[in-house]
Amino acid sequence: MDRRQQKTRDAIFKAFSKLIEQKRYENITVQEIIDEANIGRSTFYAHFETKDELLRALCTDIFSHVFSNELMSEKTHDFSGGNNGLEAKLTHILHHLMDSKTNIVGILSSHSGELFLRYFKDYLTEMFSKYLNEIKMNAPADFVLNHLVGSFAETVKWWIDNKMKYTPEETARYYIEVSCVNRITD
Amino acid sequence: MDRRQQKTRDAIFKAFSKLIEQKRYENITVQEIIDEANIGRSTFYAHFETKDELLRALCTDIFSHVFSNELMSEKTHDFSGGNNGLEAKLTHILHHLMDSKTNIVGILSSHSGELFLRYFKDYLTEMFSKYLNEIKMNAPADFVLNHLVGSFAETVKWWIDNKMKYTPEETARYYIEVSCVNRITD
DNA sequence: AATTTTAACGAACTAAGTGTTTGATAACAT
DNA sequence: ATGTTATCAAACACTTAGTTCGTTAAAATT
Repeated sequence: MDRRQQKTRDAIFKAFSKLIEQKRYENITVQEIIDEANIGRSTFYAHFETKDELLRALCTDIFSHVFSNELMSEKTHDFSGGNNGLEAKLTHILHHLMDSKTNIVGILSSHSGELFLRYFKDYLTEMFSKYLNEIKMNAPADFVLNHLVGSFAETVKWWIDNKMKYTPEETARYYIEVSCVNRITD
Repeated sequence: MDRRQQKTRDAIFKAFSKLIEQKRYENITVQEIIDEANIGRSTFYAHFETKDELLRALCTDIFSHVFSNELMSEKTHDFSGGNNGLEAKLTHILHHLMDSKTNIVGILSSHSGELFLRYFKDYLTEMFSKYLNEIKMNAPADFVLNHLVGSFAETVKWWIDNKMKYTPEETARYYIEVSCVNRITD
């Protein structure tokens, strides 16, 4: 990739991230991004067709870090405790959100969350689905999977909105406790 | 209320509901609403300051029907089964969504869902909170409440996105089954 | 080092939408 | 019958999105 392209792309990402901390996605204009990134108008449109596509690209960038290959690897057959069990993975995700350089929290808590959450849920779905065949409930598997993913995403949003008043460890434990996966392991 | 006002308000609501079935909220312009409702531009702004306020008003209208006084009344101390237990209430809500004249489904499944869902969750929170003190989990009450509300809202969205392939009765039962309230009543 | 390719620039432009103001008209309430 | 008020159309100022194009400069290629 051309060095100039890379520099421009970085500048746009950086400007966009900064802006998204300050105001909600909907109210950010392309003009503001351009000014903040200090690039030409036509340059922006040479990189991204729309603002939505920019957000999409940023999400992809971010999540490829949060959901590492290790995290997405096959489960180690335990839900709670353990080194690489579900609870540990969830804890890892929460830590990552808390510590991340790019302001994931700002994005997630912003109104732009919808698009962002869609990507988040896609990754979560992939992760949770590996645990699915061990969960025997009187409910269809697709229902259970959606419930697990949806409620964890809601939990994360709530956790962030409440200034992360519980630690990642606590939050993950509460989730496991309340979630239906809890009922198989006792 | 002036008959003219009422007529105009109805026309706007009707036009807006029709449009929201066809396209996502973000892409609906005030101009389109005006054209569809066949009213003057200044008339629209005499009624609603912004498009968001229009959506808010519509939501309030709709939910005051879905969440009837009876539904919000004190719980009758059973979670499942029963005439007025939690499961029955959830079933009632799902039925209402399915049968409603105004296209609630279109609104909920649309991208405009965020604002809409906020209102939905507010009502749900009020309803669920009445059951809360009976749920003893190793997790804080506010965490549990958010989990119940969030996961039910997610369930409804999923149910709609999947063309309501399960009946309201089934869906409510699955929810109770997977949810943590299930663990107190057996 | 010379040449070719390509990214960035800026300025101007079209198109579309937002929200406001105005004075006239007609429906409504008293 | 009189006063009030909702609606209307038309024009207005303003903002934003996205495109176009000729120019400049940086990068890749030879």
